[in-house]
Amino acid sequence: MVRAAPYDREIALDAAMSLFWDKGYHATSLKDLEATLHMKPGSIYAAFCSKENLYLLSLEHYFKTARARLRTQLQQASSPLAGLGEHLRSYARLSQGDTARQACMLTKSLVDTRSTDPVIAQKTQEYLGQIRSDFAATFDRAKALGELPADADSNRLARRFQANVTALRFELHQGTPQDEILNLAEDMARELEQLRI
Amino acid sequence: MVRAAPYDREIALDAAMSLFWDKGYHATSLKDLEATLHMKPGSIYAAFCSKENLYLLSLEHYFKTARARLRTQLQQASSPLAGLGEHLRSYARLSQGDTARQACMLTKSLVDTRSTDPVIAQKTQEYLGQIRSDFAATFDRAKALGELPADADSNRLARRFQANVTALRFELHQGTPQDEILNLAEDMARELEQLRI
DNA sequence: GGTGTTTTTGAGCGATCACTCAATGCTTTT
DNA sequence: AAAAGCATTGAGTGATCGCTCAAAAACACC
Repeated sequence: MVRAAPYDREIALDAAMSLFWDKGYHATSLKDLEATLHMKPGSIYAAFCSKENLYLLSLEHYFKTARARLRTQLQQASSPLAGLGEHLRSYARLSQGDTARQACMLTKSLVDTRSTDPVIAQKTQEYLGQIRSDFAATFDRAKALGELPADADSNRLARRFQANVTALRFELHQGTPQDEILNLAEDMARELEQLRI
Repeated sequence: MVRAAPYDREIALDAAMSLFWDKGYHATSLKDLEATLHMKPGSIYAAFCSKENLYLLSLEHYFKTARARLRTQLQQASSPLAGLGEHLRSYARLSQGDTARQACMLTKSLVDTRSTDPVIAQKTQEYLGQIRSDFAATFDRAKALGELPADADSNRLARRFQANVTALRFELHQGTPQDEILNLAEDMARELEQLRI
């Protein structure tokens, strides 16, 4: 059977992403991928070249999805700062079974590969940097709208904000009780909203 | 040659810890351990039973060292809150070559093993919990000394503080530029010190 | 329905994995 | 200095790793 290529490829990539996200690069074997993608080794290699390349494609897929979700969230908010606050609180509202209820895949990826796979590590840092620059742009918009003082340091705020998101999602990963997650997200969101003029 | 057992064992454990800390559980092979510990496979297994057990011992060694360092730091400070602030800033001052200039081993361990090795994951969470309870006890002392309001929620503050430490150390892991690390640590420390009555 | 092209298959490749154990030292006891 | 007691050795275990490729199956076109 010839696959309707782009469609099935997207499906397979999404499944690979979930598996890699959950188990990490080193702990995921080709056997695992064969079972999850419902593909034999030959097909996997015909379609994705290597385990490393499949991981890179999965990471890109994760990044694009995450960034799109973030941008939508920010656009729908009543203001830049409100959007960022809502972003934090939305993690705390993730339902128990949600696959996103764990650490950011980029965080996990960097921890997993920084000292063993420079190619993956570098791409991961690139993606983290791009998301951070989205945060910085949002702080810039807040300044332009008079929501933040004109002398606020957007890059510094973005770094701080990203650190908060990373930490919050690591708590999800840990399985911290829901009420403590809500408190933590609330603390972070309040701190952010106190910057408002 | 018969080893002076407890001494050499400590040396070996420290070397194993460094290696596991750097590469992670799954990416570290027995070959790597043989080279780092200067021991042949037979000796390693005679001394440590299994790779998993050696990892657990390394993790315990890390925990004990880290906890001791933290307690000394807190004792030497002029007040509980000052000690916690100093703890944050001390990470930012770590020299470029320092092996500690990366993510906390407990953080990395949980990311690496949560969905592949329940035994390790559980121990890791236990250690993280114990460190958090040290933080909570410090906030309690701050309350007793009148440094914090009597109705402050020590556990909530401890969770927030630990999240900050995790995030700050992840930035070290990422190789974020020194000046940005200093800013981030400063932001976190100031936020903490603003709790002071 | 025959032909040419493309895709899928899965047994099996060499390398490496975590790990074992009979043989070999070294040290202590006598 | 011989014997007994242990820690150390490293070649070798079966299993699994990421990956290949010749054969088979499924398709498109005429």
